[in-house]
Amino acid sequence: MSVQLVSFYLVPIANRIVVLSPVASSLMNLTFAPHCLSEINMAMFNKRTKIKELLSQEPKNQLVTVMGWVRTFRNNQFVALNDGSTNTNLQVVLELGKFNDNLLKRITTSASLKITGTVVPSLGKGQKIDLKAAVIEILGDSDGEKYPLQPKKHSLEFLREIAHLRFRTNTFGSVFRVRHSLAFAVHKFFNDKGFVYMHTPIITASDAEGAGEMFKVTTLPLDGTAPKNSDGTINFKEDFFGRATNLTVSGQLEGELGATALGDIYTFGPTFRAENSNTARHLAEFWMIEPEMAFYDLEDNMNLAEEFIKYIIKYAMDNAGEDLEFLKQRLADEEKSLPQDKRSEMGLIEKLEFVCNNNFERITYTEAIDILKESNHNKKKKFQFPITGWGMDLQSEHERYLVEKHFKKPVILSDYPKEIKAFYMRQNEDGKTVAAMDILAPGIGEIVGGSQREERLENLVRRMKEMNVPAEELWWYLDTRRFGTIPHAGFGLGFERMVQFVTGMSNIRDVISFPRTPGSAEF
RNA sequence: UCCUGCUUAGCUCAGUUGGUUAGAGCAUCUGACUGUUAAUCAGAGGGUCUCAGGUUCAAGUCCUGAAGCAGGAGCCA
Repeated sequence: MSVQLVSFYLVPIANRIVVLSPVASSLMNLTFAPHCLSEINMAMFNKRTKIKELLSQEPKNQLVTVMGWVRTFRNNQFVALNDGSTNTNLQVVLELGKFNDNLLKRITTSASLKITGTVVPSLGKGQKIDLKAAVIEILGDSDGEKYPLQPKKHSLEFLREIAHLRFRTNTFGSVFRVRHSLAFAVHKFFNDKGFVYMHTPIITASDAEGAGEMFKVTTLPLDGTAPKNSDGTINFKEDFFGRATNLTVSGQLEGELGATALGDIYTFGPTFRAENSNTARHLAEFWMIEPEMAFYDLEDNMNLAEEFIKYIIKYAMDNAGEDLEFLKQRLADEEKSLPQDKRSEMGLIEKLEFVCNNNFERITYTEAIDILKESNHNKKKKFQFPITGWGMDLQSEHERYLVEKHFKKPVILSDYPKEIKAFYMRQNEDGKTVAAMDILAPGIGEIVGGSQREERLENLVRRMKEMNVPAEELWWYLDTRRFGTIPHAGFGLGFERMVQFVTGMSNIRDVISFPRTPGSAEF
């Protein structure tokens, strides 16, 4: 750090000392502890040290400036300051009598402060270092009577109602730093493998992707005056895009266009579903990662997905370990109030290590049905939906049984009956199944859905007809099969579900900054 | 969307069989104390009992409806 000494003038005004400095364009309105003034130099004064970095330093009376928000102010003497770089607060010590009462009264929960002082060994037991304050500037006051967060445990439901402030809690600080680590790891993983990050459209004209209800995008008036066709339906030819458009539910079809030229691509962007889903694992707006690989078959696809999941978990453990440690403790505390049989068998970090160090179980749909049929659970008729036999769609309880009771680890299910899967999945030689694969994670359910794609034009067109998918509208998609078609595969991973799995948060609304769900889009 | 449950102070929650003026802890405010760790001690303020109807001499408590939230299910990632 370069140290630049600058001369300045001290002017006493009322009960304050105002600094006039040649490098500051305006008056700096500060309250000083007068004995320290000689140590202050202006270059450092404007340079902030992040608390995370400061906590790793040895206390050597070094002069630093920190900025952050007050978590608690104890004893008129100890400020626990947090700047979001870590959950660990910096203890700032205000020596008695050095600061006036007016200033002390304004140090309230969540007030923002700029503090310059010296780093000293702490006399207390809770921390290694203290910052002995020399200069305190209140950047922003916080009215204690109105500020809703208290230095105590709040319910996640309450914090969801004040989603704009919940970042200031330890739990959400950790969740969003872990989320960042995972997002960064996604890009690093694919970049290191030579994948191209592709931005697929958010507005799409295709409603044939078969992935659920869509949000309409239009500039036409909603008051009934929109242009109509002769049959009374809306004439979308006069709409902004000259056709009906929606928010995307998947970037896969466009992704395939990229993969069949660039080789390997991935998308990572927002996705929208207008379904009326009110569950702890559904959002109307969520982020999805969709890699698409040329010259991949189903097994290559599974290998990549498994490697990918392990990689990003490992990355988060290596780069957000402190936050995961905090979340592990939070989860353990949370589960203390649950009955024994509802608690997790492993702690959060133990679970993540287990996932990274063990192969995912790989079985076919047919094998899964056999396991379920033969299970004691089924024989004792404990499933709400009984196992009727091959061809049935698996219910949540069946998937959970396989993952949480039978195998006790992530499971890759493959080769599903074609009737229960999408039109673009490659038809197997048996004529009954398609080359699909789902990865099921304990506690979360389906985290990945993917397949080898049907590259044979005739098969694809036949399947589209059978499933009433309008082939004409998707002429551009079919062109990939007309001009140099290749075997290829890909998958979609719901990013928030991944964040849930890694952070141990049970509700998906608590791992996205501002959740959009039916009836809820505030903030 | 379906099933179940919940809604009392800023937050977390008590509130008996329907019966006087609805309570506690924390937070806030005031004061005291001062090496504290969600500081402590004393005091004060704070309520349309989610909303709209109904039953009753009397409703936080019983009934009907609505809204919001939670858990489970479906759709899915």
